[in-house]
Amino acid sequence: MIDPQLIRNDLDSVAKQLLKRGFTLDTEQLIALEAQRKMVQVETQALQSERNTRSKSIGKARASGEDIAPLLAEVAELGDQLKAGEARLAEIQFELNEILLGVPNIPHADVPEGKSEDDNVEIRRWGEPTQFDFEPKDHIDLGVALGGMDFETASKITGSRFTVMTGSIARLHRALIQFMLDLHTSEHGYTETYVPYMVNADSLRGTGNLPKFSDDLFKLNGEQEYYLIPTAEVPVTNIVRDVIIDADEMPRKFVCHTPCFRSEAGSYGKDTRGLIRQHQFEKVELVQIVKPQESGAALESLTNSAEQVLQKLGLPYRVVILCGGDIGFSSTKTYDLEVWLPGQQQYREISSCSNFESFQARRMQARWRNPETRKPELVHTVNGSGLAVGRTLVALLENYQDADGKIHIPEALHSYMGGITVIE
RNA sequence: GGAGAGGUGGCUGAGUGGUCGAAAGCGGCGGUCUUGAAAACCGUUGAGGGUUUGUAGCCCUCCCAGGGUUCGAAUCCCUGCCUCUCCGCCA
Repeated sequence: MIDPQLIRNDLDSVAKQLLKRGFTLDTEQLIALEAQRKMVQVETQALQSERNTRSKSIGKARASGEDIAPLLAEVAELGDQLKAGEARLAEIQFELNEILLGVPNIPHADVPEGKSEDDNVEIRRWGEPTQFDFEPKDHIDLGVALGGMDFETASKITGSRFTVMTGSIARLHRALIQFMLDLHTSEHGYTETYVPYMVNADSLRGTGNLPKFSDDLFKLNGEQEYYLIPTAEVPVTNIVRDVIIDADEMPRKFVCHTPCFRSEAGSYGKDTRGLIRQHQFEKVELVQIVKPQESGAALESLTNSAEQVLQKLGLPYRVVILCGGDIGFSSTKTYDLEVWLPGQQQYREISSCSNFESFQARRMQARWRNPETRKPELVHTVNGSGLAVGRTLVALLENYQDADGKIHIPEALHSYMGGITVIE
């Protein structure tokens, strides 16, 4: 949620900045509602004050043995007025809140103009697209031929957009998870974290997935209103919901591997084959909770940590900054890492690293105590994938294949593969 | 699943209808003392919001959450959630 003070004091500027991402803010509606809010709130609080004063004097009168009947008569109507005012105020505030919860974050000045992913801007490249002296296969052909990837069985067990993996491919998939966790904990200073894979609606509101994006989520049908997590970002970031963090405990850096569940509603026909877009996939997520002035640097550092995974695996990639039209709802600024996929002859997203500034923190009431002001202030949150495991597996298979369809495991993973260096 | 106990400020914990936003202790901050530190002593110390040019003043709300009773609720009633103990079951 953006700062309601900005809405009140700087509405036109906010509206203008939101246009960059193609979002039109209904300023007239907000101005009208805000005027009502002010009027009703001032009235209601005056009534509350009146009631408090009178109740106190009734208490005093009774204590000194006076007759309180006339005093009670005086306040007879106050209660009804007050209730009406409180109810009206609650309505207005609810309405305002619903609107504000639906307003996306203000894009950072660095974010380029643009309407779609075609307008994203490449920042840098690492490595060159892998060259082959044969026609490279895609991961589906490779995985199926090696007998380690089975989409048909998965669709029997569950349905489309699931996978069964077996043998060395399954092991490689697990090895990637271990490798990423070890790298981020031992070299990048992140704390390994284990969290629930089901979350409540408050947590999803905190990160910005609700109320707007319920279509993307799997909701459980049990007695509790629980959802399967779409990313570890949700449970991990909510660790600090309703918490005031000591300054000397900042920054907090979490790395967390979880499965992720996404309904992928609205993506019919997109990436229907293979591992690229599944209802269930594994991801290693990096989350940082930082002081406001440090979030810009934290995004760079976190992005770099994610890049390290690709570099150590020898996978060519590029970094793009998302344009206004493509950036996520809660983010002020996002870098995507795109890995080269020989099977598709293109770069595909494998990590998305974002700075949310105080947007999630405000929804979550996640704060730190600023030693300078001695007051609790909102933290900034930064996160990114480090990396999406399924897509990393795809990239490995496709980039490390040979003419015989064997997969040569990069050295960084050897210690995790129990002596296997080639999958055949 | 059955039985019981309980949820109060950063923490421990008192408060069972009326100047209670809340005793006390710990912790934090400031000070005295000290070469410095510790100890001791003194002072101070919750959050959110409204109004406002205002970190000034004034006001409102908040004692798990949501309802209710009352002139008045941390305190009484109802519902939900969570925690703990015992029993049962169980990876």
